[in-house]
Amino acid sequence: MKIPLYRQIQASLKEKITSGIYEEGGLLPSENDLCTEFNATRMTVRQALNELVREGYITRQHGKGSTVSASRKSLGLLSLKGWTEVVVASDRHGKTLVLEGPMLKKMQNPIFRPLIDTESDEDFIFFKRLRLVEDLPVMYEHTYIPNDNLPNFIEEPLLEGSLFRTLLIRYQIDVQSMTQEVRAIAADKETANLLKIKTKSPVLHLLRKYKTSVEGFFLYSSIYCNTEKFAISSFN
Amino acid sequence: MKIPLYRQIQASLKEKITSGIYEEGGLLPSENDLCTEFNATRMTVRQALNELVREGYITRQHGKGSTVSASRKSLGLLSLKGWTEVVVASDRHGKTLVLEGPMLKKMQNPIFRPLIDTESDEDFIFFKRLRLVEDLPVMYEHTYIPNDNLPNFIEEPLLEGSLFRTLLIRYQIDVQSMTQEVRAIAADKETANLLKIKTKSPVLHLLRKYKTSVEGFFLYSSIYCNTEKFAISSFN
DNA sequence: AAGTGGTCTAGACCACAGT
DNA sequence: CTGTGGTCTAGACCACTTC
Repeated sequence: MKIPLYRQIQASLKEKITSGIYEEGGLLPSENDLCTEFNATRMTVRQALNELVREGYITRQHGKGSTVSASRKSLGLLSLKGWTEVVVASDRHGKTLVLEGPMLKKMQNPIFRPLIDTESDEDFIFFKRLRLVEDLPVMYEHTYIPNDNLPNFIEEPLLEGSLFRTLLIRYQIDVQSMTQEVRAIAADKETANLLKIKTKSPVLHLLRKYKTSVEGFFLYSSIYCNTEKFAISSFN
Repeated sequence: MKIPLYRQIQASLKEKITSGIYEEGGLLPSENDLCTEFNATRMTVRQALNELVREGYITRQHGKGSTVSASRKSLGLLSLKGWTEVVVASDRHGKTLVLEGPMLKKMQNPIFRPLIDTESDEDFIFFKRLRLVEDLPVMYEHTYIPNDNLPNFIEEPLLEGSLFRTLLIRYQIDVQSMTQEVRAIAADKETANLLKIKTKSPVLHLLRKYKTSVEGFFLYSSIYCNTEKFAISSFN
């Protein structure tokens, strides 16, 4: 039992939230109930709950209880804020078109170099995806995943079309945080075509490195965003 | 004694960090030392320390201790990542030119409307500032601050040129977090001139709402960034 | 009044860092 | 080895929300 108890509680609750056993907007069991369920004390349960607050899965209110966050966790960043209304972007909402991949590919793209420490000549699992909100293309994304410890990844389709959920359920890999560089650039021809904007229009470029629950295992994404109708918003 | 003990400990340590009593890169007293100093138990002290970690003031290592974060807290977001080297942007580094203000002004700019709930016809304290890194203009910023509870703000110069530090020291207002919307837009003439780029070049536009330790008191900024040489990077 | 989360105590054992 | 932070227990009292 090397994994701390509060981490186990945290993971268990997270799984029940993402799988829908605990519904959005609903209440979690009270701290005392969780204490008996996991045979732990309140301080331990509270540590787990506080981690879930920090990760954006739940909110808490004093005399009330722990509420499952609506629109699920935003991964610490990134949600799309709409013109007048709020549209939440996640692998579950909107549409995602896989334009290329998954396939094995070397990472020839030098823009990731500053983010990567060691790995160089390895093969990566590669995706090209286009994400739409309300049928408007808003994100064009290239994803690179180190081809380690992911047996049969390319052969099997993604669970519910979600990469993160696939990693969590099939490989017990939890994407926990990320760092990113943000720039404004002029869209090249391919990007402009896909995002249905004029070439050289300003687009947001996000260069991302995702940290996972597996030590040393990171995901990389290069994302081009059309922000004419939707802005990227972030918190904290 | 309505303020929780761990908040008092947190505030005390924060003050000693920002004022330089605990030096950057140095070690804080151990948890047990803090226990005796504040007459509290380890759980209480740890709660204060964990808050400081969350706010970016310190980092902690297992067998070692609590280290005061170098280059001070990054406010959860925003640091400028350079060409080859890392440059940290804060009110202490780089240069900041005040182009206009502080002055009283109504907020006529409608772009903030989505961020503001109630306030409408009030006067705001207004700034126009240009920030340079390595003598290159990289950020052009408009700041609006509600003119409540800030006696003599306009009359007195900023402490060490830092708005946040001034709010903290003179008014005990701590800027704790923010939300922002990020877009890529084409620079207008004024912005392009100030940032020394061509008109219609892609620039990053950040619309920010800062949350403070005072309930209901927020700061607002509209920022245009030249990301040709420096990218905005964010964490988590 | 009952149930909830917020704070706090006074211990304990462990794993990691530096000597 | 000592000292540090990481985890955990078994209680306690309080403030808030709901009924």
